[in-house]
Amino acid sequence: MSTPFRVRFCPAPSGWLHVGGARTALFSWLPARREGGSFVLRIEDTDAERATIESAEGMMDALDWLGLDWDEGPAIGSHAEKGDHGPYLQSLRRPLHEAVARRLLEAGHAYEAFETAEELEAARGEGHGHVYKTGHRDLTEEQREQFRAEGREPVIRVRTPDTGVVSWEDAVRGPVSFEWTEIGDFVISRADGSPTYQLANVVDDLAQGISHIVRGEDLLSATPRQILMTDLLLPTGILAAALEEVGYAPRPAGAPPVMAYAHLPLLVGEDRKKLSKRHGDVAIEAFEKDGILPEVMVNFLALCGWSAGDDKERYTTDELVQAFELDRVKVSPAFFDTAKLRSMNQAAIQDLDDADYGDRLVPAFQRAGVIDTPATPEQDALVHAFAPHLKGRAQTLNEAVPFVAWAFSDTVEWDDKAVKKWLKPAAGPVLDHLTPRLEALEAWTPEAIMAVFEDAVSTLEVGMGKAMQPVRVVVTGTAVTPPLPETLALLDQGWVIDRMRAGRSKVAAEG
RNA sequence: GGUCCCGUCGUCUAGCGGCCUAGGACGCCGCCCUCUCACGGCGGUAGCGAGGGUUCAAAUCCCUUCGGGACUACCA
Repeated sequence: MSTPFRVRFCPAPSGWLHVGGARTALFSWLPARREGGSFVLRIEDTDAERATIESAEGMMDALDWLGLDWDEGPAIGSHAEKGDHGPYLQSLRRPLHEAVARRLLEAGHAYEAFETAEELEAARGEGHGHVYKTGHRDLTEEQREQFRAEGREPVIRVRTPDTGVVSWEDAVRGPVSFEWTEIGDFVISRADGSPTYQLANVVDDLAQGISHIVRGEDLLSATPRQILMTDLLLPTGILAAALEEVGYAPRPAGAPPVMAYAHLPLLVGEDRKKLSKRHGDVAIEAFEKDGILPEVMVNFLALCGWSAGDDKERYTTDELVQAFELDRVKVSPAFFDTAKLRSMNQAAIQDLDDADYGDRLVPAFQRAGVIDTPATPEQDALVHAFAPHLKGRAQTLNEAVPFVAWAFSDTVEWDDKAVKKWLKPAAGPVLDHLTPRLEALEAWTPEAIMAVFEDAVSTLEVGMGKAMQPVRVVVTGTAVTPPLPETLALLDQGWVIDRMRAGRSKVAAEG
């Protein structure tokens, strides 16, 4: 039988889903979809200090926006629970974690350690090998009683091998190995009894039958401990027994005994340091608010550390599912280049069909407060009418708004520089010539409007710029809009003429 | 300090001993187009961190060195 391909994304819910996390999620989701496997979403909220349900919901919304759907995951907010290997909220899995820790202790693979944080700190000393190996490993029952009598609460540590190496074949980095002498006995259960990442994460991955672990390089050195835990939990039957004890579903049938690891290169800021909140807008939500297309975000994220080996850069999500290979992921860290993201976004916008682009533009106009929410039928129609003329002019959805925002307002907002530059005295005669002729037009079409301008250009012997710019400024208040005849033709003729008359007074007086 | 990892144009990358006087994309610069802003077209700018080897031949292999990063928690 074939082993089920199961990957997971397990964010700690504090703050927003940022680009690094989204990239990790994507690099897990892509192989899962390609292999017809399962993508499991597990929220690791064991850090009571920082985890919030709002953050978890925000992350799920961000995943939704990106189109990274999960097959199993918790019920949070509007998201329903899915899957048979829950709970998917790690804090709810504590009974399992405690059962495993207890059994590890009983089997002698783990032990209680009573040092205080201060003692540990002191023992670590300055820069020397502070690998915790011996410590309270072999305390006698009397010694433990003694510590308890002092009021100390123990943590539970796992006994690590004293010699030898641990190695694995990393899907992106190739062979990786560590000396056990470098890895200390680690804490799996805190003094207050709560499980640490070292316990909860492995136990849950194993219990849920995760076959491939994709995560950031910052977790590379956590891998030896997880491999050890796997050896302690699976062959010994400890996990199976604990699962049964707490009444959780057993591991999925056919779940592989060993997992494949893939450690992704870090995403860094311009300072070459691990990307974090202080690097500015790295929250996925911020890109959505800025008007980046979700499929472009996915495309760009995929290129952060991966390439197919050819010059292709623009992919649809389906193409990525087909082309993506973990073993072609780069090993060196990548800088998250927003300029390139924006450029790709512009290119993608140009490829959108007009109706689709119009649909996507509406929320951007609403975010800018230019139109109502919900939009009136007139507003919606006008945004859609402008859409084809806005393509190629803006890198994001939001940036398209200012080009035509004036059309949705009853009052003109004058751009002082435009007025100063284009409504000089010479503009007066031009406007006086054009206004009645445009008003007299029976066919309010781009061609007819253009004909009026062409006629004015030859009659008044001015350049096209001198003819069009004054009209543009007087009607829109700005010097920059999509092509004028096309734009005017989309508006009500009377409305345009009214603005031309009203704006005539903005023209500077002679001298 | 220790352990581990990384190092091709400013940025993201192709490259896995000859196809490379290093290709693409973004950025930047110039020209063309042009009613504004853009789009588009054309051209240009710029890189194998350094030093030693190995080889007929090295961006590609080896060593050293320099630089950067991650980890080194009762965070994840």
